[in-house]
Amino acid sequence: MRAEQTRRELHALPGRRYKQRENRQPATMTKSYSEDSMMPESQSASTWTDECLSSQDEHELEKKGEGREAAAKDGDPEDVDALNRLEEDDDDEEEDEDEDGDDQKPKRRGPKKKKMTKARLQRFKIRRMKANARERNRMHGLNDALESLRKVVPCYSKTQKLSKIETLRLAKNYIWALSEILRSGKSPDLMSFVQALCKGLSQPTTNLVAGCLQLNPRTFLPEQSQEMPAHMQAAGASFAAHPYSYQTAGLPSPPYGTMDSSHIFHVKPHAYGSALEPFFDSVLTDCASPSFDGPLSPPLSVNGNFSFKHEPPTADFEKSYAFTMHYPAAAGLAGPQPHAPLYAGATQRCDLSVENMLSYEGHAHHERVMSAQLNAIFHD
DNA sequence: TAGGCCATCTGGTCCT
DNA sequence: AGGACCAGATGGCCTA
Repeated sequence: MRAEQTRRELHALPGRRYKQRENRQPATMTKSYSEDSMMPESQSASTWTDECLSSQDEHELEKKGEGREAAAKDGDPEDVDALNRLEEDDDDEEEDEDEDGDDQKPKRRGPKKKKMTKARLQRFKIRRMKANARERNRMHGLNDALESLRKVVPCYSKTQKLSKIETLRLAKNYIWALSEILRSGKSPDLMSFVQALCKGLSQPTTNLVAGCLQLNPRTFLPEQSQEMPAHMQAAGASFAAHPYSYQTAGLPSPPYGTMDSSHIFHVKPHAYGSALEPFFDSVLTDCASPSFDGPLSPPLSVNGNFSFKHEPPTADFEKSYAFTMHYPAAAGLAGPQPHAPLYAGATQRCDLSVENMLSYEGHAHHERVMSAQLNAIFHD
């Protein structure tokens, strides 16, 4: 696991990323071009690619590409200009070659197919490299956004990063769980909340969620469920049959987890006693046509004032803040209108206060302590 | 060694 | 024309 962490960390370093590329044969080198307008008629795809990407060209283009990439990265306009000039030079060369060719070859009827001159080839490859660089940047931006998402969902860990797909699933569950809290106005119990978070997650991620909440992952084992109180077993059954599960949703289940109660439930009767009521159980069973993969409400933008059932209703702000919505700044955008049912059910516990709303950036450090606050709530 | 995850390249499509 | 977005393909790295 440590090795995996190290690998991920190294992957995140740009230097490593490009170093790695140097040692790797690009996938495109082995790819054959099918019917490509840029491909010369007289050449087969394989020979064309071989010729196009001779070692010399590769070397030249690699230098250009690195320069452009660095320019794009550093924002150095001079480097970009230099490459643009290089492309202009290619244009000049192309025109010269075209003129030469007209003198020697008879003109052909029909749509004029552009010859794949060396200059055109160069331009094509440069265009491709620019597109590749843009695509890389785009994907890096996407990854950055995903990293931001990792930080605002529960269980953020630098040492054990959630995979992309698990991050999205956990985020979806988290949004849904918070939305349900607002919609119902009920305070959830720990187990139901964790269950909601873990829906459809892989076993390792489920364990991670449990670990972040300082819950013993062993309590997720099947035999543990038999020791549940009766009402919890019933709740587990309802969760197992929950329509949001990947089984019933027609989505691939393993290895992304199953929804049977065996690995969802764990109970700490000493902590919650018989007063523990599965919060989301009622929510889930009450939903007439729940569609977990359907459109969900966006993250609500309120400073929520939630408390769990084992807490006194007048929980102080420090504790309740653990379940503060993450994007208060968006409250004004969303507005209460589209979420009227949610707000209507949550008026008793949610305190909508624009003054207390923080910017997203200002919220960042709160996200990081959220897990700790969750722990404080659950393990008082 | 198979499978998961990831980064990257690529060509197609749509939009400005 | 060029950029953004997307999905498929490929190969590397890692773990069970």
